Amino acid sequence: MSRAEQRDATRQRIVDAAITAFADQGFAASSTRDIAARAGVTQGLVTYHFDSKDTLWRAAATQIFGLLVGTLPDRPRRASNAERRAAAREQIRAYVRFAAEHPEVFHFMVDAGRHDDDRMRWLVQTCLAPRFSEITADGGIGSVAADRAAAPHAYYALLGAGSLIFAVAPECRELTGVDPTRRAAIERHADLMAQLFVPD
Amino acid sequence: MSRAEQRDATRQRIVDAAITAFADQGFAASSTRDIAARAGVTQGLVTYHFDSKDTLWRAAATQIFGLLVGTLPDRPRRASNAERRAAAREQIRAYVRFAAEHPEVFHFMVDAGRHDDDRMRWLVQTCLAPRFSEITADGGIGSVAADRAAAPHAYYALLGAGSLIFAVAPECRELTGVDPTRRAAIERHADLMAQLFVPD
DNA sequence: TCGTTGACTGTTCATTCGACCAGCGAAGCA
DNA sequence: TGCTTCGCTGGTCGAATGAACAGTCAACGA
Repeated sequence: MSRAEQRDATRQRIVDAAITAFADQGFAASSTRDIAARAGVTQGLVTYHFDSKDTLWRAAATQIFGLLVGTLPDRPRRASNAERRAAAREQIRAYVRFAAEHPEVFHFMVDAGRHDDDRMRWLVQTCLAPRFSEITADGGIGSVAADRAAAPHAYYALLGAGSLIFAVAPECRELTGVDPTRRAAIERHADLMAQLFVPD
Repeated sequence: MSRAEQRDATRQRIVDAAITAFADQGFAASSTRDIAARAGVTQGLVTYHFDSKDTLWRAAATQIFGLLVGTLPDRPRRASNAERRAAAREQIRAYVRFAAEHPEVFHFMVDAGRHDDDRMRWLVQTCLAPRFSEITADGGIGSVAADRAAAPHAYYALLGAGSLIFAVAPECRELTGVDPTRRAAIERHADLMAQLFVPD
């Protein structure tokens, strides 16, 4: 393996470990030593590749939010009302499956979104704003929001309803006996979400 | 003030500060020194009244989840279908208002619920299990869950959809321009939630 | 082939963490 | 009034933190 390939592979291992750690314990409670151990490297190497813990967090956020792009199916450009409703349902199902496979996204959002600081503003401008305008456009969940002013409420209702059960999977298992990581449970949640947000 | 009163008042100030701190930064990232500073006492006093950080967290969780009790209106015992639907709507509205006023509950749940450890199990058995069986009973959001097996999914959809926007209020302001702490926004979210979970 | 670059290691630094403890002084009791 | 209790302070402990550093050695370019 060339030096450049080795460098990229190592950086990738660190970012992957960082995503898991930050999602698991939040930014402040994650240590660069723990991340290094998960990636199988030394702690000094983490600050070598990513100057600071903050820079590493941005790299991790960029990667995990980037996964969302391309996962959601395109909404039809010109279609009948019925077709648009069917497409909206399929978008919602796709999002639920994504949230089940990557609960990290939800944890990054909640961890950063509750503080009015630089990391929150960076996340909004870099990762969230481009998605938000598309999700709330007509044909997405625009069918849920009765008027334009309700779009932010529909957006957070959709994200929260679709993600929480997977974000607190251990609690869900203990409280309800349902393991939300099982495929049957994921599909059941997708069914409920589609029916909730795009009723017959 | 008597010695007992002074003791209780001090303990209460510490618990209040702990709720804010734990909700703000999670358990691991909160320090007993920061909590002590918020409460206006010394750090040593925190471990004096509450033997450990873990004990303090349990006291804080007991208080904040206890607030939820008595906040939700009772569901009618014997009522017509229309009355039960109206009651379910009012329960949902009440929960949204509570989530807006106390986003700490959501943060406690997400912070503890993602790890399979003692704190999660304690939270489930002490604070969540009693509520869960009542919320998912007929007349609550039972109208949402088509069958018994869908109840856990409806439960987490309701909590997530009703809480997230308030839990990430700074992000919501930055992303959408909507301030979810304003009364008008709270009522708008309550409207959407009632319509979503108990449609016409 | 030889000098240079750069990925990586191991150590060190000041700071902060939860927990512990000796001592103080006013409230409460006899 | 004198003694005891106990809420509370201030300091200290080892452990863990993010960052910085000099040193090492193989990959690379001239």
